[in-house]
Amino acid sequence: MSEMDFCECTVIHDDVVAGVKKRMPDEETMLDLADLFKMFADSTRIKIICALLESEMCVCDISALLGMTKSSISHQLRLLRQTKLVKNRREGKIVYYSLDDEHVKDILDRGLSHVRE
Amino acid sequence: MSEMDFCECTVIHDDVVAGVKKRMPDEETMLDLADLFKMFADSTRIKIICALLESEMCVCDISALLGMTKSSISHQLRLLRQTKLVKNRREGKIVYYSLDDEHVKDILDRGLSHVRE
DNA sequence: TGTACATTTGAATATATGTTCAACTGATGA
DNA sequence: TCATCAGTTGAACATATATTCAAATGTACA
Repeated sequence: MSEMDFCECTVIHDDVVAGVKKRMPDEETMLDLADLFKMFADSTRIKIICALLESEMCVCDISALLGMTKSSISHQLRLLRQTKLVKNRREGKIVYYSLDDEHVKDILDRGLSHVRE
Repeated sequence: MSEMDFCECTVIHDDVVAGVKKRMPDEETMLDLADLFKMFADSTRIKIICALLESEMCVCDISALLGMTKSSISHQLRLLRQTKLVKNRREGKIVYYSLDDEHVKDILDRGLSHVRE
């Protein structure tokens, strides 16, 4: 911020400013929110989520289904796990992934409504 | 894709694969969807959207409200406009921005529900 | 016409991100 | 024990992205 520009136009009123500051989530929540939406901001990850909406799957299956390397899928699954959107369980050699959030489908559907207009 | 790995584990059944392929949006829709969510994947843009949820505002006001340069706000508004999330109208020197989509608040709220758990 | 202000724009910069590759871990079973 | 397969990991690479800066528009008004 080299520029300190409180303008003179000041269209908005004090109550509007107060309203925004009251309803605007705090900085940390903002960053968390951005991190969450980042998970939906890549088509590979959306495809993975779409696949898991259908059924629990192993890395191998997702990889074959999307026609991508197991490595890249694994990297993306790690991110999805960190954001608590998917969970996994191991059964012998195989690691099963599944969705870990009720809101995922909702968020995706809202996005689709916008895109399909 | 140097690796062509249809695995032997093949946990999922044919009907699952069929279901995914049936319900999975096509490639172009996927990219549009990712582009939409990219707009929510940055805290500056989320703040702008939050501000506009309260009221129509000019660039100057948003800039002052968020404590960021008019230039950076303008760049972000351009992206939001391209994705049809905001619209603008000019009145003399001043350009007013407002939300241009009913789903914006919904998407944001779903995201908040996830983050606040 | 000239100044002031609101906004936009493009280039430059630093940083973040997705995929690949090669090497690794961990479990199975011959 | 050794080979094999599922999955993970970290470094390297190319690409995308956010902000800054300086310069350019466009409008109002003296």
